[in-house]
Amino acid sequence: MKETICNAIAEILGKDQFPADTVIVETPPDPALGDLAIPCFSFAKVLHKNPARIAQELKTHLDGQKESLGLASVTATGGYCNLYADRTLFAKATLEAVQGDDLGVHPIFAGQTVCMDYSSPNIAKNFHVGHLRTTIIGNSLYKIYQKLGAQVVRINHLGDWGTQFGKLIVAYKNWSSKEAVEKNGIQELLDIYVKFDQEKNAHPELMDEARAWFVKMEQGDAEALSIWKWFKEISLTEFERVYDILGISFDSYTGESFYREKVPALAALLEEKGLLMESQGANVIDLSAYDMPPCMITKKDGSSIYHSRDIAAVLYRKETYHFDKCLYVTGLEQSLHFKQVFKAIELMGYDYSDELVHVPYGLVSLGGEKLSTRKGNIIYAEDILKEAIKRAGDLIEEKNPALADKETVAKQVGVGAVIFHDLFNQRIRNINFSWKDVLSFDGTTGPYVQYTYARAKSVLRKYGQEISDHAFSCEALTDDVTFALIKTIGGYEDAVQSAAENNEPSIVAKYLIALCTDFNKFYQDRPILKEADIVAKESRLALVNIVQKLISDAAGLLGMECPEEM
RNA sequence: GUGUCCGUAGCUCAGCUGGAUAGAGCAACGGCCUUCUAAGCCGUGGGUCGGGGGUUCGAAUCCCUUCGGGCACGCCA
Repeated sequence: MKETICNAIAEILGKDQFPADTVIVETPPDPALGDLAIPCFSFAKVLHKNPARIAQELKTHLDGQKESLGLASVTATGGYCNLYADRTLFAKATLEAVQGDDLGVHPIFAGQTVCMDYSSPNIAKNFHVGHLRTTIIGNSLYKIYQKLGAQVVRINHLGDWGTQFGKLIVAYKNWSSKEAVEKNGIQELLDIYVKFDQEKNAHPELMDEARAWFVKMEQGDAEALSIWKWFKEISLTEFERVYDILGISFDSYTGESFYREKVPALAALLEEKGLLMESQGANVIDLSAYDMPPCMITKKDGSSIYHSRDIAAVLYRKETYHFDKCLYVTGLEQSLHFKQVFKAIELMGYDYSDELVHVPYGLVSLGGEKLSTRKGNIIYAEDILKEAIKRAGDLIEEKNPALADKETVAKQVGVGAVIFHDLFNQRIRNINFSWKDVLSFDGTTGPYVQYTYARAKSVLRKYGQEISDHAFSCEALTDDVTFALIKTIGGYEDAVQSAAENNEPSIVAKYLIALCTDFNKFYQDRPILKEADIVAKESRLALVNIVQKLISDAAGLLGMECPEEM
């Protein structure tokens, strides 16, 4: 519709001077001012005419072709030409567009492969609130790209390699035992890791020992590797519990350890390309020409480092998956790291460096302080999820104690609250963790969305008959409240595409809230089952049916499930 | 110090490819359940859009500058 309007305006003003794509069409701040508006100030400047007069002239011309443009009326107010859609035609077009299985979202990424690197927790550490962000954001982006037709490879790039395992081995040998680890699991690993950090200040030689153990790991030492493997298994069991609650899975758990043996070949390749240089005993790629610190490939003891393992991972993924895009959902604090890695790929002469995208998110803090295992201000993901589920359960007992299968619903609502809370704001924002916010189920929250869905479902259930999407009469859907809902329905595809373009799930979350708010107003304002007029009743039911599908679909893109009743 | 991200209502944030009176939610206060789920809806109060310049018919939005805060700056990841 916008497009035809732009063309019409260009035609009126003279399309040589004002091609259609230079015509700005916007949405007025107040629906009373129309459905679309054309600001005439830029035309005025070029034509040296009063913008109000141009608006008036446009009105006169557009009045003559209202029918063909699908407009009900046109007004000129100040420098704006305001257009009012023919609501019946608009409703028909909008609702028809969302009839299909894809709900009007076209698969614009069909045929493309997207690799996504997210979650990627470090082995031997608890899965805490910070990991929740990359996991939830990454999962949502996976759903969004998939919705748009892309084939997505979900990669959990486990932090299962590096000097920290040398530290763990030293700590284990000094202060722990097989029995203690078997008894206390990951908590024991965490405790001895913390102890190592404390002890190393007084005993710097511990760090040398740790590095030495890591070198042994890199060289394939059997004892070192068997301890490492054991610790890794303990950690994975813990992570799986969280993924289970969230309903998240991956296509690959190929972590850092997988790439260690590819680093020597990488170093050789870089050497061959003349990119490698020796610096203070280590091998690096000099990036000073790009105002960046050097990118380290091998440390002075010859072992690999995260830069080189990440570069090796890029090469491997390109070769294995032939991705069109590869996303890295990690903290903002790793910006420089990825800039270096991507630059290294570019310098190696690979033309796909621009397909690599860092998708950063802000830091989670607690009481204004950085999360720190040592300081004890750490919150585990599992505790958050369990607490939210418990709270959802309590609310069900209070509000709907007769509900069937309360455990399932409590889980869906509790987890939904946590997921939505994480996705509603732009991912770049820092979060100061607050139990009050996470456990809030009122207002712009996951449970609000789920509640709206349950209301819609309830209406349809009580109606009890099949609803045909084509049974509605759009004349019955033109009042202000209903029409506002229909306009929002028409924005779904834009929201999904924009979310993908910006790698920003919050755009879908914001859309979902707008949709639910409009629906709740409609629900409040318009009788549905109680409507006496059979045409109006069936039309509204058809609309409820569409909204219900949209809510469920959009919530699914965030990784949330919607219960039928709550 | 250099780089980078962020400063909008008491709190958490939308709005940022420039446009009409700056919007939500939470918190506060006041309405609406014999009628489709009140986890909802309606209303009231609440703002130097960090400050200062500039560009423009028009700036929360673009540019410059300044202040405040977060984070990162080779052998951890």
